[in-house]
Amino acid sequence: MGVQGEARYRQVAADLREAITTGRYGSGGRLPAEGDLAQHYGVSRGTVRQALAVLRADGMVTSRRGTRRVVLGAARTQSFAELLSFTRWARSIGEEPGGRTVAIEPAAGDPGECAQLGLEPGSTVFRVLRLRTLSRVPVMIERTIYPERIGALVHGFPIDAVSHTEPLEDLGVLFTDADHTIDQWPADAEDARLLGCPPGTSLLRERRRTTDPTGVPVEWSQDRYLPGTVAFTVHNSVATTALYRRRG
Amino acid sequence: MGVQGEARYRQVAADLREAITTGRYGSGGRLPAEGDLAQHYGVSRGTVRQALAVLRADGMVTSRRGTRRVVLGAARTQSFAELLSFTRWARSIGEEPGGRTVAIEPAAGDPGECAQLGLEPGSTVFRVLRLRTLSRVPVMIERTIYPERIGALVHGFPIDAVSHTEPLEDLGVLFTDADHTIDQWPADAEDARLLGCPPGTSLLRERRRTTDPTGVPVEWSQDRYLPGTVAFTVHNSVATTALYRRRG
DNA sequence: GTGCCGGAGTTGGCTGTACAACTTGGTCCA
DNA sequence: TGGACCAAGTTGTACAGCCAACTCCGGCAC
Repeated sequence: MGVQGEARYRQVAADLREAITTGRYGSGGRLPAEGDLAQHYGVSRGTVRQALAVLRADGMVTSRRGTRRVVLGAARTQSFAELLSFTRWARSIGEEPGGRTVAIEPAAGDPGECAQLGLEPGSTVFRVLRLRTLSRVPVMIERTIYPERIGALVHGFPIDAVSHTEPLEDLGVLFTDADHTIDQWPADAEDARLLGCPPGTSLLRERRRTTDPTGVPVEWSQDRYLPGTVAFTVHNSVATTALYRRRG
Repeated sequence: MGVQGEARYRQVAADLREAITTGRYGSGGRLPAEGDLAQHYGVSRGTVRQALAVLRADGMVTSRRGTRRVVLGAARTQSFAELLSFTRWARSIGEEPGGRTVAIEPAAGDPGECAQLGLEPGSTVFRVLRLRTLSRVPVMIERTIYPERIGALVHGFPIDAVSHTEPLEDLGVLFTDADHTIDQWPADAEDARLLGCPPGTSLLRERRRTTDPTGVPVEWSQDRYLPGTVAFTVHNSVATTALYRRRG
């Protein structure tokens, strides 16, 4: 049923997810009681609850005291890795990702950059500017600021490297948490030239700060997408909320 | 420490949240071990772990096997209610919300609308168009589709009712889960007239489908914000992902 | 100095139990 | 007919315990 070596509750969650996705329980239907599921999978009720918490967070099932869980439908959530990496995301939807490094250089970070990366003002950072494509069509401009430690590694990558995230992970850099802010921003002259749109065109902007498990920022990125190329979806519920709306 | 009658783990979570927000542990610092926290609060380790799971989902702390938890910083997450309701959100940031119903009418839903609300094609729905303001300045156009059952209630609300969500809740309508999709969309003639911007202006669009605990859709809303008025923030991690990026 | 190794400390995973809070459906009574 | 009430079923909360997997640091050998 599940992958050997993975936690039992993840195997159960994966099996339930597949059962829901293939419609075995039907959208709007009820899931079996936790006790029945526990017996069926040969695990304790606690383990089943752990599995169901995963599906709950993905928005696949509801849960309410006193009544059986309701199936909401197949979830549309991606793994953390697919969200972080344009390359992985593109591949997961069957597109051919591309990347071209336009500029990469060390510099003294401005106060805002250093604050985002948790560095002393004036610390050295690496500024990377890349043009990202899907099937060779430009869709996004990526401006990433790395702390010196990481940037030095990126500096060694080939100019036409498709992915930066993957080789960084191979080098032992861990990405575990990210904050994304989504709004829109007009294209500046550089954006316009690289994306092939008129200056001032409103672009969908995603700013992202990524940290490693010790809480140290490893990346501060600003991605600008051409209109109509991407949309972002978030699920939340009374049980778990990770979404925030603020004044722009 | 906490509110009487609330679950113990929520009280512990609230106390830890406050401790982190007020800087008692310092950003980047370490949390005490689960066992120590359990002893301090006089609860079992399981309860402490439940509390920490809440903070983990909010992006306030990391967690990794083998080492103590790291404090990431004060979270910026809002309650589900504040996300759902423009009115509640505005009040929570100290702004004065306003709403004016421009149009409300029953109609035969088109196939897309009925699909979103889980209704038979051609079922009766209520289309509501509202202009939302902050401190009397127009910032957003809200187009909401309600199923007949809910729409009939909304039809009775005053035209200048600030909130629709709150009176619906008072009438026993429960909102528990929502899927948000964020992208941009050009202002049509109506948007432009109401918001006072040129037609074709790129607006930040949030589409939202909300369901009750039994999985029945209660609302399908499309909100269009003037540029620069709002931004959306999402936190996710390897542990919990509720965010999705898709082709627009 | 450098690198290997081991042990203490810590979180992840799983089990089992017990009770509380809530939903639901049916029964009974006015 | 309608409403109050009860009982069964189900999830939420909490406790206690055990072991595995992992991190981290210090000691030790080279």
